[in-house]
Amino acid sequence: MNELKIKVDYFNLKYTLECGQCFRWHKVDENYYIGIIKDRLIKIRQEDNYIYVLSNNEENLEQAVREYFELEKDYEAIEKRIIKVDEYVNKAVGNTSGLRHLNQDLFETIISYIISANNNIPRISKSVNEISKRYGKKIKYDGEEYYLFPTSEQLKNVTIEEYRDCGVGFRDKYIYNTVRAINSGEFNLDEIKDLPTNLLREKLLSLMGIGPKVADCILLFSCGRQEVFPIDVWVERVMKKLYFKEENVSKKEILKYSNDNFGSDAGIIQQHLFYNIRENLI
DNA sequence: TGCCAGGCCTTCC
DNA sequence: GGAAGGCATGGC
Repeated sequence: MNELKIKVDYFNLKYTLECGQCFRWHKVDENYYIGIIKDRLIKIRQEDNYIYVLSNNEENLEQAVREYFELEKDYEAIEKRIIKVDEYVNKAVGNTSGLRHLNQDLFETIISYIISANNNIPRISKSVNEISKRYGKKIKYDGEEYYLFPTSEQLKNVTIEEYRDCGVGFRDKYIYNTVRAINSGEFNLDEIKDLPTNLLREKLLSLMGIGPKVADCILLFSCGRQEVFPIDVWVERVMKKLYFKEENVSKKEILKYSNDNFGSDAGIIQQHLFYNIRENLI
C-alpha cells in the first residue's frame, strides 16, 4: 500500500478537522486521522508542510484529497488579506493559521447540520455515525469496519421513529421530511448547486429543519460560499465580546457588522473566531 | 437539579 | 415582522 505525499502551504490538518465543521473524522495513533472522502476511506497525517495519505482506493486519490481540502485555493492570499481587517482577526488567524474549509458532500452536510440545531458537537457526531452505521455502506480497512454516510436513496424507507433511535431527538421529523423531499424529486440537489448564493439559501430554507444558521453552514462547508457568516451561540458570544462590549445586540446587527467589515471573506473569519472562542484562545 | 448545546418550528401578536 | 415557548438528549 502506497503512502501518497502532498506538499501543502497554509494548511493545518488538526485545525481543519477539529474546528467543528465536520463530524466524522477521528484521531488515531497520535498522528493519524481517519475519515471518509466520497466513497473511500482516508487515513491522513501531517508533518511540517506535507500531508501523507493512505486509502483503500488509490485511484485518483490525490485529486480527491485536493478537492476535499481545497488545496488549490490560495489560502496564503486569503490569510494575508484578512489579518489586515482588524487586531482581533489578526490575532485569531495568528492562533489558527492553516485552518481551511472542507468541500464536504452536500447531502451529508444538509442532514448533519439539521441534526446540529440546539445540539452539541459530540452528540452530533454520535448521531451522524449511528445513521451511517445503520444505513450506509460498509468498508473494511486494516481489519476494522467503517461506514459511508448513506445516500438519500438508502434512507428512503427509514421511518421517523428509526431516526429517533439514532439519537437525533426532535429533529427526527425534519430529517424524514428533507429526505422525502429529495427522493421525490421535489428538491433536486444537482440542480441547485450552482445557483447564486441568495437563491441557493432560499432553496435550503424551504427544507424543514433548515433555518438561517443551518443554511449558512451548508453554504459554507459544502458549497464553497465563503462570504456567508453563520451565527451560532459561539459566534454570537465572540462577536459580542470583541466588537460590542458584551452589549445586548441582535443577530441582525451582528450580521450587518460582518457584512460591513468582513465582506467576502466573512466565512473564513467566522471559522477562525469560532475555533478561537471555543478553544479559549481569544 | 438546572443549564447548555454550531436553532428551528409553531403560535400569537 | 418580531417575540415567546417548546423541543430530545447527554454532559456538566
